[in-house]
Amino acid sequence: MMTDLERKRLLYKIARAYYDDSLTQQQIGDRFGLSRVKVSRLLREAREDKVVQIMIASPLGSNADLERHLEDAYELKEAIVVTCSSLKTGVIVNELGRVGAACLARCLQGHEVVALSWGTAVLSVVNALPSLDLPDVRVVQFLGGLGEVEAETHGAELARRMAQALGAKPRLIQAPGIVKDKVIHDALVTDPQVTDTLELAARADVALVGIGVFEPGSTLLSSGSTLTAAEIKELKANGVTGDIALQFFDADGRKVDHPINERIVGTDLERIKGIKRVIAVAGGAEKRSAIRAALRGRLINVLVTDDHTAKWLLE
Amino acid sequence: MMTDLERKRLLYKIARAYYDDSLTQQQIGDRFGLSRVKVSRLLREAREDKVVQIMIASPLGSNADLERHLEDAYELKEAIVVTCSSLKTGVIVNELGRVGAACLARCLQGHEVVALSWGTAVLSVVNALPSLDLPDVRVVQFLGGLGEVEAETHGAELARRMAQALGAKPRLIQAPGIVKDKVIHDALVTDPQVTDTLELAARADVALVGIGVFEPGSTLLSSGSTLTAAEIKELKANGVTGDIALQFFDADGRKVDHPINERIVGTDLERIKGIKRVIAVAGGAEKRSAIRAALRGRLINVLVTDDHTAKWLLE
DNA sequence: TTCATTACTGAACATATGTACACAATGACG
DNA sequence: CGTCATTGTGTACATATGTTCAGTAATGAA
Repeated sequence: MMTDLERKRLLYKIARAYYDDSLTQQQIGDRFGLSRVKVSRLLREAREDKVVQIMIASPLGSNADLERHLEDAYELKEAIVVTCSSLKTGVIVNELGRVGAACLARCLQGHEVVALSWGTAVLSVVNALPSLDLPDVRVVQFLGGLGEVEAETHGAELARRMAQALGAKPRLIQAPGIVKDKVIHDALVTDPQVTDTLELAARADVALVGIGVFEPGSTLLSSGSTLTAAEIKELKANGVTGDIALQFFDADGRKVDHPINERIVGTDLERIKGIKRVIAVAGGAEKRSAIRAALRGRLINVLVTDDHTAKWLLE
Repeated sequence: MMTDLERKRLLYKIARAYYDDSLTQQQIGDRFGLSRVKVSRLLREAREDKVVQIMIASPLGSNADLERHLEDAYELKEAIVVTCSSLKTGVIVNELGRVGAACLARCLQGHEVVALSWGTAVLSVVNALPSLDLPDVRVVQFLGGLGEVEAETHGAELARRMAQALGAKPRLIQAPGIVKDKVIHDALVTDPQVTDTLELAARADVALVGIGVFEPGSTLLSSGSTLTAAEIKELKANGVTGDIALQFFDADGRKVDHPINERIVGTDLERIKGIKRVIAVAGGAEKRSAIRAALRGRLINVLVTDDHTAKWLLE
């Protein structure tokens, strides 16, 4: 009753009217004597039959493909791949910080709780943050302070500065990140100031984290830290590939059980995983395996990294 | 605060998520940390900036361009241009009938009033009509019968056959289309059977008409008709270029006032113009000027014609 | 400094769109 | 000649979308 050509012709006309002339389906129906529902179905058919083709131009100089593949491969909400001008860790971290900051700022609307870990990657994001005025936003530490108290990579300092940049309220943890033994840990955890803050962090809307590794140059090792060489060796022997906010995980991103966990004043990995938007900023060859582990374990859902690392993560 | 490349990248991602992955704007918002409204605006921006391009493939072998230009030039709801295999009037009319029938059938839903004129073009549509079952549709004549009563181009016969094909109810006008003088006309018009039917025709949802000309071969002239050669000559002298259902119009499609109008038992041109969907089926070189006149006067809003005529109408 | 202008925002609303459903028509197959 | 699956239909509804609006920040001119 309707030849193939006639049908195609109709599909063409309707598609044209809809997409080019932006008529509503109702208007198209009135015009061609069809019910609105039929127009809807014909439009679907036109898309399916490729009478309508929608092309999306990937911006030049972006790594759109890499990003998309990463998103698909690791179920990320978003991957941002930056083409870095150098392979030096310092340069990479700096450039990642810029886009990480934009990515973080983009999703702040005014009433969020933002949790953060510590480290150079987080620092570079904080440094690149635009100054905003979000008085109802709260910036919370994921874990107690680490590193030299005066250093700018110190957790409390980072949280304070981020809050300042955002015009937001900081919520600090007045305790170290690692304590000597379980007794001290348990004592600290009875302090409502500490527990309330950790509770708030666990319920954060957005998290900004780095990914830690036990490699020679890492901040954790060089920060005159409370973690001894022996302890680190033992953690590695237990399969620890990396950490996020001192929550240690293996090559598949699974939490590694170890007594040292009982000395960490911080937010449990499972609770971090439950946060809607966990933005990890990490790049450079040293971190590859740890990043892959975090991705495999679905510990994060937004990754900001460099192009070399991205390629490696996909091979 | 957001570089141009970052913005483009965002547009790309959002466009991709929307058009390729068919996420809703809400889902995209949740994923990228944006409000739904913002996603809506970014998508618009992506279309405007040609990050998203929508291409519609015109079916091969169709005259999509011609049709579109006709629609634009004459404010048509639809133009259908058929590439005819011959220039012979008979062949053209036949092929137009096929697509005209599809076009008519397409817009019948079940409760319409369909009005029709007469002539070979209308006949060929009626012949090509699929058989349907639309008991609540009514088929009404625009004007009294014309031509030999037994001939299949006769108005009443056409209406009857169309009604039969559609499984619909015919509503015939038991009177001639042209009468001898105004007295007879006025007498007929007091007959409620006639006036009610004409009233119904004027309120039709869809109309199917041919376009008449006073050329040597035309049906009107050769039908041993009630219109004398002298009358025709006079009409032409008055600027009549063509007719639709015996409503005469000039080269601009304006009604031509002439005493002969008072002898026509039919529906006034203005009322025909008011019908939502007036489908004209007409082609061939002889009818060019008349078709153009009807188009100029916006007397019809759907035109089914051949490619040669279409080109001529656009030059 | 002040003030006007502009650009952005999300909430609330009005529209537009997709889809589940019931129902009718068709055609294949026993 | 049923009867079963298939196809196609519009209605009614749930959802998705675009847009107006009022409020607020950013910008720039006086």
